Amino acid sequence: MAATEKITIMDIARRTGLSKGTVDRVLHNRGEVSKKSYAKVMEAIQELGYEPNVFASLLAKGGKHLIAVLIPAHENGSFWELAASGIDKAAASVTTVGVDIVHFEYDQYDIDSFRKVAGKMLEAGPSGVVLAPMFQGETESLTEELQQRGIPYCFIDSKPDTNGYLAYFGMPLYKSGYLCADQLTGGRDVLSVLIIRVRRDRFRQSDPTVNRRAGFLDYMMENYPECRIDNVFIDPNDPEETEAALSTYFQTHPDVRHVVMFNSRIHLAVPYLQAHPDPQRRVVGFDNLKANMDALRNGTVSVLIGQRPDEQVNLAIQTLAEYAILGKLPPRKDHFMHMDILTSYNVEDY
Amino acid sequence: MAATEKITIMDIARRTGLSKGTVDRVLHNRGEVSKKSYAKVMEAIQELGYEPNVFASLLAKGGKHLIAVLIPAHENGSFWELAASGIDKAAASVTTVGVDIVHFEYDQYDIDSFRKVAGKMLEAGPSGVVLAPMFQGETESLTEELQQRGIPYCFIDSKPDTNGYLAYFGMPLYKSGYLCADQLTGGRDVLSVLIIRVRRDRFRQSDPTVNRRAGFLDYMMENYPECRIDNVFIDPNDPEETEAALSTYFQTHPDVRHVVMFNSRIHLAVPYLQAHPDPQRRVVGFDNLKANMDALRNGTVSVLIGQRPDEQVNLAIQTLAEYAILGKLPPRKDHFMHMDILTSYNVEDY
DNA sequence: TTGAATTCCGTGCACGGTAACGGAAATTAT
DNA sequence: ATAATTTCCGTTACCGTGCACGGAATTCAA
Repeated sequence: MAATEKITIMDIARRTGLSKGTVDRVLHNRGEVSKKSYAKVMEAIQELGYEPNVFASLLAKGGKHLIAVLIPAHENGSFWELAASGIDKAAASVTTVGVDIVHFEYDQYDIDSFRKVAGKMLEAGPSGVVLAPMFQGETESLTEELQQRGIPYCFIDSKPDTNGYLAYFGMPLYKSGYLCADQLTGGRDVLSVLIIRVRRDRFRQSDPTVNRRAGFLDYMMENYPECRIDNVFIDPNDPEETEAALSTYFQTHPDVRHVVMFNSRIHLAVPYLQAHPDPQRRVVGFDNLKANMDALRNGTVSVLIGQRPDEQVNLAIQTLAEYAILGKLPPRKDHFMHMDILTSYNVEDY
Repeated sequence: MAATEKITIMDIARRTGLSKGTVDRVLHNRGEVSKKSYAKVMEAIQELGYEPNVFASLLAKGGKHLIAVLIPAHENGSFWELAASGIDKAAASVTTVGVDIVHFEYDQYDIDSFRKVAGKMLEAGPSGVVLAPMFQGETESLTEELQQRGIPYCFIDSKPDTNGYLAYFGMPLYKSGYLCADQLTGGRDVLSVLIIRVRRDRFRQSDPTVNRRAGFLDYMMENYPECRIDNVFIDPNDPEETEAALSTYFQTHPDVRHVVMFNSRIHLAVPYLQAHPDPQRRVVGFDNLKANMDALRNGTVSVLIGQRPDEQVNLAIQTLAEYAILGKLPPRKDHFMHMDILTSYNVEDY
C-alpha cells in the first residue's frame, strides 16, 4: 500500500523557498551557500526526514566504482583459491549497482611482487581495497598511501595492529586453537599429540598459526597437563620428504593417535596417513580446501575447522561497496567469523 | 580503468534505426511491435550485449516493491524469533534498493489465524512472499492463489511437495538426523539413548522432526544395532510435568547417558538435566535459541546443530527482491543450508 | 559613485529508462 | 475509392539528482 510518500530534493527546495541547486550544494556541502540558507535547508531536511534517492544519485553521477582485491595468487586447491571464489559471489551482487571488482594477485613468497602489484592496483584508482596482510612493512606503507588518498580498505584473514581500516573479517585465531584441541581430544584422555608444521616461510611476517597454536597449547595445558606434544616439520613442496618424516616419526611413536595441523595444509599429510590407516586415530585440520574435504569424506581426517574465506572477502567487498556508494559505515570494525566444524556428516552442503 | 562502455537503450535504437520507445516495448515484450522490428532489436541486443541500467529503470518506474514474510508468531526465545531476526538484516540491504518488507505473523496452533493473516497479506499486494509451511491444506490454497496472481514465493524451514515456488531454503532434514546421531555417540559405543519428544501438535501437518528422527534411527541401526532407544513425551507448556516425566524416567534408567531432542526445544529439558548433572552425559539438540546456547555455555548441552534460520529468511528475501527488481531467477530452486555444529567453544561468534 | 570582484543562487541539461499519447502506415470494412 | 480500424512506431514528459554555467546581489576597491 501507498508507502510513505517519498520526499525529494524539490520538496525541501519549495519548503525553504530556495532552488534545488542550492539544496544540492548543502547536501554535499560544497560551499557557495550563505549561512542562513544552509541552516534553513538543514532544518527542512530534519523536519521532512529527507533521504536521498540512491537510484537517481547513482544514475546522475554515472556510477562506476571500482573495488580492488589484493590477495596472494591462488595456486590450485590453496586457501587463497577459496578466498578468490568469494570475489565472484560478491561481483554478482554488486555489478548490478554499478561496482566493478578487480582481482590483483601477488606471489606470497616474494615481496617485490607484492610491491609491483600494489603499485598497479593504485594506478587502477579503486574506490576501495580488500587486503590480506602478508608482509608487515609493505602492508603498512600501502595502507598509509591509501589513507592519504582517502581510499578505504578492509582486512581479511588476519590484521595488523593499525587502526585506519574500515573493517576486518576473520576468524578468532586464539579461540580456534582452543576449539581445535577440544575437537581433537573429544573429551577423552589423551597422552600424546603430534603437531605437523610447515617449515617457516621466511618472508611471511603475519602468521595466523602462531595464535592458533597458542590457544591449542593452553587448552591442552589446562585439560591434559600430562600430555606429551611432539612437533614434526615438513616441506610443503616435497611430498617424499613429508612421507619420510612422518614415517620416521610414527615408527618410533606408534602409540600417537592424535594428529593436528594449524594451517590449511593437512592434506599434505593425507597420503601417508591414508596409507597407514588406524581406526583409532583422530586428525584435525583447518580450512575447507577440496583436498581436505576429500580426506574428510574418506575418513582420513576426522574434523576440519572452517572459516569461510569466501564469505570474508564477500563481506569485505559488500562493506566497501556500501561505503563507496552510500557512504554507509559498517556497524563495527572487527567481524569475527563463526568457526565451522566440519565432519563427514555435514561436509556435503558446505 | 575505463570500464566497458555501458551501452544504452539509445545505442540499440540507433543501431536498428528505430526509436527507444520501440526498443523499450520489445524489452518488456508488451506488444505493438512488428515481427521484423522485434527480431532486429533482439539481434542488436545480443550483438551489443545490452544490459539494462537498474537505477534508471527503478527511478523511472518509481521503485517500491513490497515483500511479505508470513511465519508463525515469535514468542520470546522461540525458533521463529530467530527467523524473524533475519528480516531486519535483509531489510537493511533491500530498502536501499526500494524494497519494503512486511512481517505477518500468525498463531501456529490456529488455522483460522493463518487464514486471516494470509488474507491480509494478499491485500497488501506484495511482489513476493516468504512462507514457512505449517498447515498443508491452507498452504496449498494460498500458493495457488499466489500463482494465479503471478506473485512469486519462497519456502523456508521445510517445503511441501509442490513445485511452483521460486526457491526453498532449509536444512537437509534426514541428513541432520544422521549428523545428530554421530555427534551424540561421538564414535563411542552406546547402549541406550533417550529421545525426548513433544506431544504432537494436532494441527501442525508439516513436521521437520519426522525426517530428522528417521535419519537418526537409521544411523543408530547401522552403527549400533544393539542400542536401546527410549522415548519420553513432554508437554511444552507444563514445566512441572516435564520435570516429573524426566525424573521418573531417569529413576528407572539411571544408566542412560545419551539424550537427544529433534526440535528446537532442548531447553525445556535443561532445568531437570542441570539439577541432576552427570559429567558422562551427552546431550544434543537443535537450533541456536538463546536458551539453548546458554545451556551449551554452562555445559548442560554438549552440541547444538544449527541451521541459521535468519540466513534462510534473509536469502529468501534477497532472492525475491532480485526477482522482483531484475527478474533474475535463482541458479537453482532448492538450497540446503549447511548444518552448523555448535559447542561451547565456537558458540560465541555465532 | 562607478567598476570590479565576490558571494550566492537559480536554470537547465544530462543520466538511462518508462509509458502515455497521438499520428502515420497498413489493413479491413463499406 | 473512401472511411474506419488496426498495427506499429516516434515523440515527449517525466523519475530524482548532480553539476556546469551564468546571472543577480552584495561587497570591496578606486
